[in-house]
Amino acid sequence: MTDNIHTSTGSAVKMVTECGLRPSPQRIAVAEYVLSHLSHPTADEIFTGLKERYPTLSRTTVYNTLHALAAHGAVLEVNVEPGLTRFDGCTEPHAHFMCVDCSRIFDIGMSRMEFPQEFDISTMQVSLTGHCPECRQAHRR
Amino acid sequence: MTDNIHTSTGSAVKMVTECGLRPSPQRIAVAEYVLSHLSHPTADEIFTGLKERYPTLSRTTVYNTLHALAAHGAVLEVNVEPGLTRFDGCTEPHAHFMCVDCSRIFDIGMSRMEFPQEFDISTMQVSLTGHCPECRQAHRR
DNA sequence: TATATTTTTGTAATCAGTACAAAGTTATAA
DNA sequence: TTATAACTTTGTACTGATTACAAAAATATA
Repeated sequence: MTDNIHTSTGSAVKMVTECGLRPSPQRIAVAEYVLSHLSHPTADEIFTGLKERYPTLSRTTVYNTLHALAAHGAVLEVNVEPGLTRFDGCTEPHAHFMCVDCSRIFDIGMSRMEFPQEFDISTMQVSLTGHCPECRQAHRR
Repeated sequence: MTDNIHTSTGSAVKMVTECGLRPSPQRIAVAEYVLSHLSHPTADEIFTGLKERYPTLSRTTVYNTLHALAAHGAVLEVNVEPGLTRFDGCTEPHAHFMCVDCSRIFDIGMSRMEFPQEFDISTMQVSLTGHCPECRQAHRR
């Protein structure tokens, strides 16, 4: 759960290039931020966090980069809070637990759906995306 | 998955009163809509759907009612699509599958996490809310 | 170097959702 | 009843996240 501040730039560059994007400083910075801050930041938190070191950075670039990374599955969009998209650099299958008091979002492993007992779960939502039977057939998948 | 147009008004009234709300025509209409349209409508879709029959209905009333119902667990907020809250009158534990082609959202049972094979699952997100260990201890829960 | 391509930036626009106060309803008390 | 209080609805204005878009900047190619 602790953010790893010392993620190597290498993996960020790799992530960007593997998504078919040129490894520009801004894109590397965004990828690096997401990889090193596993606290599920919003696009705006990422923007603010990078603004000091990259004063000319624009919000649009952050959004564009995040969407491109998410489209390639390199980063996950987390929709726990209504109306707010958060981003997760950890792409291993896991659940997100949001505390209704402090609003923090915790990662929780979910092997065999046995959730840790310390967490007092009141609501649960499983969201899947993919191709439905009709669309699957339409595309002969 | 087919919407049941003929949901009795009775259960809608019951739902509203059980949430501690006065059963006003507007509130009953919203509850009835959610119960009879299990296609995960947005607040705006509910508003538009009811506007014809209730011409003076305001969006704010729809939002207020939905939030009150959701706060009491009578209705579920579904956050599959980023930036858009949908509502679900079915409160049985189940998963939501969104087709990336047609954008429809399907209900999927999840007993023992065995999802139906017809659906071609590409991403999965489990979201839980509740009280984290710290907040739990702070409130001696 | 000149030119084409890509990327970034900044502003304006959009859109879901919220705040809030006035107007309308319903309930309660005299 | 009538007056008064409590609640509900409405409509408008506002907020805040996200998107659209075109100009400017950077990078690659000829």
